[in-house]
Amino acid sequence: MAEMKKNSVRKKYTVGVEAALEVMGGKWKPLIIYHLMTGPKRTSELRRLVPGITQKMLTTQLRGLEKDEIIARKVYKEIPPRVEYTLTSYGWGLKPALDHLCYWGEDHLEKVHGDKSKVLEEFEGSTN
Amino acid sequence: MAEMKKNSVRKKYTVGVEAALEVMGGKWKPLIIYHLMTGPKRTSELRRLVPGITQKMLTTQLRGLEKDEIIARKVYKEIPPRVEYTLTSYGWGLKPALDHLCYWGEDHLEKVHGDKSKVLEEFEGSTN
DNA sequence: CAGTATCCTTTCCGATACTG
DNA sequence: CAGTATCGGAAAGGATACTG
Repeated sequence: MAEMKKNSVRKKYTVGVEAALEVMGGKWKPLIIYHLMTGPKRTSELRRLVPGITQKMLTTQLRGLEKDEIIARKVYKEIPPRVEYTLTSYGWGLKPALDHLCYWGEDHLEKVHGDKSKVLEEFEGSTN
Repeated sequence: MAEMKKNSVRKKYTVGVEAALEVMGGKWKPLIIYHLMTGPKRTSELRRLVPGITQKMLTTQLRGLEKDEIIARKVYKEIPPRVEYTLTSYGWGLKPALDHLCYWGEDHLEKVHGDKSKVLEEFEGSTN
């Protein structure tokens, strides 16, 4: 394994980034993860918290995150049904990466728009 | 601007992440950025370094990165034509975020596959 | 060599209707 | 309430041919 290192160092870097992006990249996953960072949420809460997402997309993304053990899904056998999602400790490990992305992205928005509050307003106003 | 903070903190976070992902996310951009971190490259070099990418995709991604001022494009008026791409200092600002993603992604691969060399082999062997 | 244009396939994703 | 199934449009992306 050691003897391939010289050749695979550059690959390791990008493979790592790509693996991470598969897990937490995309349009919805960062938002979902973020909301779970503020505490466990049930399905209907997430649907409200993530504006514009459809039931289908929400389920799809949650299944993906669950498969990668970023989140845990807990089903309460009640009527009506009740499902709660929580970040796993493994999922919390994404926080530093997300923080850096956020930090850079904020700077970027400021650079691009000069005034980032405008962008925020647009975002908050998105009714979809 | 301060008085909107309580309401926009959670938004800012995700808007930042999403802005960053738009700029450096996706299938090809991290790889391209990474290779430019090892020095300026001309088009044909990048095409070789990024296995599986088509001319079209390479151009598209490079244009996107150039637009966001992550990279700079320098054209030498020679025959045959010669174009060189370099990371801007702004683009270098992505390094910490990419490093974190890489770090987490590596851990993730190890966790998922136990032995990550297998994944690397698969990646290196991708001929497309 | 670098880039553009065209065509065509695949994937993503929203809308809707339905089940336990 | 939570989730599944199906359909169709839109967008991403690959193959190929072509231009300066």
